[in-house]
Amino acid sequence: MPSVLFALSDPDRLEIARQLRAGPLDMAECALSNPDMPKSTKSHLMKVLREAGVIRNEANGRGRRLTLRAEDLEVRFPGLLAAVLDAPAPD
Amino acid sequence: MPSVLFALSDPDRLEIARQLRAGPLDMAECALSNPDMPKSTKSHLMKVLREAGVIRNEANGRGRRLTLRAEDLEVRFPGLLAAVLDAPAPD
DNA sequence: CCAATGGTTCAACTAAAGTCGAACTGTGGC
DNA sequence: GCCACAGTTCGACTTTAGTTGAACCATTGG
Repeated sequence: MPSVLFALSDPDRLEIARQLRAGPLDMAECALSNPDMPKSTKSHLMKVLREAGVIRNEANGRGRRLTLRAEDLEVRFPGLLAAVLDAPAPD
Repeated sequence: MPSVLFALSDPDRLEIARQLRAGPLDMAECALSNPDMPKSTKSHLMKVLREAGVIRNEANGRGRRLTLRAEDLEVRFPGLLAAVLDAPAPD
C-alpha cells in the first residue's frame, strides 16, 4: 500500500496513470510533460508503477502495451484509485 | 497532491494519520511501531505530514496537539483520505 | 527562579531514488 | 539474415530523503 501511494506521488507517474485511465496505451503513445526524456528514464518510471502493482506492461508487437490495473487496485484498496485520479490537475 | 501521497507513502506516517482519525492526539500519546525512536526523527515525520497539509501541529500546554486535517483534505481531494485510511493493515 | 518535560531546529551523515548513456533483447519488415 | 525500432537492464553518478545527537525554546510544577 505505501508502495502504491509512493508510485503515484510523482507527477510523471501520476500523469501516466491518468492517461491509462481511458484504456490501455502503447508506451510510445503516452506522452509526458517532458517529451525528450531518455527512454531509460521513462522505462524506470514504468518499472516503479509496475512493481507497485499499478500498471501492467506486456509486450505487444515491437512495442509495449500499458494497462492500468484498475480492478485489482479496486479490490485491494477500494476507492483509492478513483480518489487519486479524480483529483484536480497534477499539482 | 503528490506531496500528500508522498507523506502517506511511509508506514510510520501512515500509522500516525490512522491514529489521528479518531480525533486529535497529544504527540506524546501517539505511539509508533518503534517506541524508542529519537524525538528528532519523530518530529521530522510530523513536519512532513504538516507540510503536506495532512495534519496540524499546534502548541498545547507543554506538549503538542496533532490534528488530522480531514475536512481540508476532503475539499481538495474528495474521498482520498477515507480510501487511504480505510485500506487494510499498513503493509 | 530553576529544573524537568516535550518538541523543534540545525548540521552532519547515511541510505534510497532519480537520471541517463551504453550495451543488450526481442520483434517485425525487407 | 540483417537492420531498424521499442524497450529493458546495467552501472556510475547526482539528487533527494531519512536519521540522529546536540543545542535550543517554551511551558509548567515546585
